[in-house]
Amino acid sequence: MLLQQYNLKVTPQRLEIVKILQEKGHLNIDELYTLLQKKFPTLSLATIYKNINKMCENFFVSEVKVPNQKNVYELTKKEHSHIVCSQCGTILDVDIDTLELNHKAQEVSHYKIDRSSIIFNGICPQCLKNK
Amino acid sequence: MLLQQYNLKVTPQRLEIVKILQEKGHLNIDELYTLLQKKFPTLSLATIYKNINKMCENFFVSEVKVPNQKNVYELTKKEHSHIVCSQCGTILDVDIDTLELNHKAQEVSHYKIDRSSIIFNGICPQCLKNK
DNA sequence: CTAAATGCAAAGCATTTGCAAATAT
DNA sequence: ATATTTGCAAATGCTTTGCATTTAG
Repeated sequence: MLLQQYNLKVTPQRLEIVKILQEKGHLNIDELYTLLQKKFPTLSLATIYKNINKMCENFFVSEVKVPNQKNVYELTKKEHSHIVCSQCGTILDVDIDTLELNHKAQEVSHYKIDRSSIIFNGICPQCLKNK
Repeated sequence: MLLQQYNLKVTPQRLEIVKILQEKGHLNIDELYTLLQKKFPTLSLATIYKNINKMCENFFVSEVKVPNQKNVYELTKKEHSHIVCSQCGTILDVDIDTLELNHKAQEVSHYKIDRSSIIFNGICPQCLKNK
């Protein structure tokens, strides 16, 4: 199982967290809590915090900081960017090659750049229709 | 004065906030508080929060969300990106043209993209030297 | 003169911690 | 068998609110 490879013991609660993240993609703590409670009515917020923190430390999960929203969490995958709908808040993954971009930033800044995270801001097709 | 154009009354405290932001570029709430107290020993954290919040609402100041750091604030200027040193935390502004990038994201996603914020992660020249 | 800003204390949330019991390996 | 995880309650920490006083326009 995936979890073990990240030094995380496999518990029912964690399995459910993984399942939810797989299905929904990006969730904040409260959304996770609400969904998890359906299956584990006694599950406490503290457990979620402990788990998500540990999963982030171990790079099994990644935190995404979105403007004007609570932080959301996703299963760590191949580097990618995010598009946020400023209307409805939906977050979409998108594959954008950032190599060239990183190079440019490196030239300009003389920093040694190894990663970049991009958040695009726009309006999703659904919200565009509803206007 | 700048502040008035953003519907912000000019107070000594605010002037000092502006001055500090101009000089230091990016600061979190606590750093601002520490610096402001030098000039205004009675100044309260609540005042800073109120001011920064108002300044953000009025787009006079912008919030920057940095991975693994507290949010920092800067005077709103022409769109630009940020480079964060993963060693010492220093944040640098950098001018990167994002037009092409936004186009690409728009094509891939079918969102109507109007802005993007990029955070580069790397090591600053200073920290590179100290190795 | 009026509306807004300041500073204090208190309130409100979000997150973390400590600990006993339960669980995974 | 041991170390980790869970869930609860309590503690901490960060941010906001209410209110009386002061200040800006």
